[in-house]
Order: sequence, then C-alpha cells, then structure tokens
Amino acid sequence: MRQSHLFTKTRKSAPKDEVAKNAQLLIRGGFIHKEMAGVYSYLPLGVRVLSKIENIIREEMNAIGGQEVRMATLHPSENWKKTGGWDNVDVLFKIQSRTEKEYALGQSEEEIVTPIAQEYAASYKDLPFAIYQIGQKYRDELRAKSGIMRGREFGMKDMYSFHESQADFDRFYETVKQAYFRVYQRCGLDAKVTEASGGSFSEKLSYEFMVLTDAGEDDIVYCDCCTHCANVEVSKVAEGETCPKCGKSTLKKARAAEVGNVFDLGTKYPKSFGFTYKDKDGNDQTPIMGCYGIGTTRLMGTAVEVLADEKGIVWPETIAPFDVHLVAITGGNAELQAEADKLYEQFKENDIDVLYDDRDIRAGEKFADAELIGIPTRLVISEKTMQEGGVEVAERKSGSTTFVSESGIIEHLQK
RNA sequence: GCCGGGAUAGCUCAGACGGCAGAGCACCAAGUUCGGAACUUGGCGUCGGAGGUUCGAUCCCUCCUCCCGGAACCA
Repeated sequence: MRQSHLFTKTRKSAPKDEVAKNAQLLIRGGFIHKEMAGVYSYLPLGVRVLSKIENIIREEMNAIGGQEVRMATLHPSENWKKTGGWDNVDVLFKIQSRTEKEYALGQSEEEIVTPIAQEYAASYKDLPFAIYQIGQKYRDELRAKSGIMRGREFGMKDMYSFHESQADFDRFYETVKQAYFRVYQRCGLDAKVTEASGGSFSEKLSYEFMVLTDAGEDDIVYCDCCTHCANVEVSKVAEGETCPKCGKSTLKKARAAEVGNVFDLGTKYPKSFGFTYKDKDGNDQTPIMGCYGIGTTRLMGTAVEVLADEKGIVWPETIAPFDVHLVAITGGNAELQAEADKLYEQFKENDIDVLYDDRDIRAGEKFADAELIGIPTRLVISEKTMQEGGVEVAERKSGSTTFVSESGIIEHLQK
C-alpha cells in the first residue's frame, strides 16, 4: 500500500487523555481511534495487526478441532435470567428496546452457546466438540483504563467445549493449554500459565495466561528455572520463598497482564438449560463444559507494551501490519521516484506485503514515522543507496542495517 | 459508584488583578529545502456545559458532563 493513500496520519504527541503506553503509541501511529473511555475504533493499520492475531488464533483453534462460528452479541435477557447472570454478573450491559423488551450485550457467550450445543448434541456420539468465535465483547466496567488493555468493548476469542466425561474434558483442557502457548509464542510473547481463582462462576481453579509487563493488573509469583507460576491471589507460597515445584530457586514476584484464560465450567450451564444427552445405556447425562478465552485486542496492547522502545512500536513479524516498509528518499528526483515506484510494483507482484512511503516529505519525518509504526523491516531507497546500486535494509528491532543490491532484494525478503 | 487530578484552536500547551484570548505543531497557498519531524511569508476559538456573584467571568462560587490515575471489582 502507498502511504500517501493511507487515510490515517501519525502524530507527534500523544493525546493528553492517554497515559498508557499502548494507547499513546497506537493512537500516535494511527492504529486506533478513541471513541470514549474504554472504547476504541480500529483503523487500517490496527485492523491489519488484529487480523493477523486473529488468524494465528484461528489456525491454532482449528488445529485442535475447534469449529468457528459467529454468535449473536445482542442477547435475549431470558437466557441470562435462566443462568442467574442477569442479576449476578455486574459487568453485564443491559439494554431496553422501545417496547421495553430487555436485552443483554454479550460479555461472554455461555448463555448463547449452550442452547446452540444443546440443539445438536442429543447423543454421546455427538460429543465431544468445541465451538469458538472471534468478536466483540461488552463489559460494563466501572473504570475502564490502560488504553486497550481494559475496555468496555473489546475483541476476544472465546471457545466452549462439551464432553462426556471429566477425563475427556481434562484431555482437551491440556490440548487447549498447549495451543494457547503456541498462540502467544507465535505472537512474539512469552506467556506463563498460572493457577487462579475461578471467579464468580466456577468454584474450581482456573488457569490464566500471563505476560510479564507493568501494564498488567495482576501480581504473580513465578520461578525462573521451572514453570511454576501462580497468581498471588491464590498462591500459597510467597515471593522469596523456595519454589514448591522444583525446589531450586526462590520465587519472584512481578506484574503481569492476563492474555488468556481457561475454565472448567463443570455442568453449571448445561444444567441451567436442561441440556442432557443419552449415554450408551439410554440414560440422560449432563455434559461437562469448558470455556477458553483470549483477549485479541488486549493481546495487541500487550505486544505494544512489551516490545516497544523509546522510538515507537516494534511489531513481531507475525503480527506486523506490513512485512516491509519501503521508504523512498527522493529529494524531488523524478528518476529516483520512478525507481522506487518500480521496486514497489515488483514487491506487489511477488506478494511482499509492503507499505510504500511515497509521500513528499522530508527524510527525517519518514524515518520517525517508520519507527513509530514499527514494521519489522525498513528499506530505504535514495540517491545514496542508488549510487551503490541497491537499498538499505534496516531491522526495526535491533536498528542494524545492511545493504542489498536491487536485483537481490526480493530474494532477500522472501527468505 | 468511591478517593484524587483534569478540561483553553484539529493536536500539545501557555495565559491573567476579574477588563479586546496566545504560541508551537497540523491544515491551505507560495517559496527555499531534501538521510532524522527544517525554514520563510500569508489564511482558522461556544476558554467542556448550565446556573450564580459582578458594571464586567475563560478566571471566583454551585451543580452537571466528560477524561485520566488510584482503590475496589474482574467471565
């Protein structure tokens, strides 16, 4: 894409009503636009990043047998009244129609997915299965904060699974945990899994996936030399004590952002809806249910928080809005401009995902913008580089530069 | 909803004793520039809203709205 066609622009300063690094950089770069506290619109660059995150999640959920759906976000109040959520879930947005009919906005989808599952699962032969979707969620937070880390409307992947037995649930639970680790790893983030409380809807322990960052809202204690990690709210062992798992190190405490969670829901929701299936002996049984969430927009915010430097965002290749930022420094030289245009066309022909800075502005502004936007690889074509018959290749993350000939650049980028 | 802070140009901010409201950036036009947000010249406010005090309020008082931080909460 030509940057001159991109309708968004960068800005030098962050708006004064944003303090969180993720929101400051994402707004300055033109990835998101704030509508009100806790609610953001996603602009072209932001949508590109979010789509890549969603696709990684989609691939991993599909790989473990998840089936993608898109459920309603406008919910009938009756379903929430059946489960008790109407009166007990304080973050539930409740709205009323002109005729005073009541609705809820989806803050989670058990109330919708359970009846759907019920419709199709009448026999033990129909189990197990897992349904997921990626979409908007609404939560009536008393205090939205931290940019896109904790909003009233946000993106989430939520998956729900239904099983015949606890053993089968446990098997799938573990499968999902492994898939989640792959998601975070592919997004360039190092996540830890912690034990945490199940919240208001489950008496069992849940697992949360945590990425260390001061922008988070949870405190965890973890071990450096093994995988032990727990939310301080449930940890029986405190900071500085010996790791109960490996016994080798003392535990450290850190701030972390929850980027996913998995819950054993037991039979609560199927029971609320009278969801039973026939077992082999013809008896009615209630399925065991699990739910699994990843906040897609929070994941995006976390990546910014964790990976950005003083110049701007540093996207991992896997979720960057573009793979390559081609920056033309022409100084008004038409031949050079034509040369850059040619290179851009060649990139497109070779399916290289490129943002081409063809704007008629000074070099310094282009460099500053490139660093702010954070595309992993920056190519510069200028009089200087042309004299040597090539382009400069700069890595955003390290700042290191190399020189590659014009004829070899496509091959260089494709490997 | 609680505690604290805040709201002045599109953006970032200054401002005064209560007395004609400013700068930089951005935007438009022209020119000079052209590898780190450059420069010159000319073109844009309901001082968040509503009351009150006052000859006069952006400034003082009251209420409200919105925003930020914190606490609490956190499917």
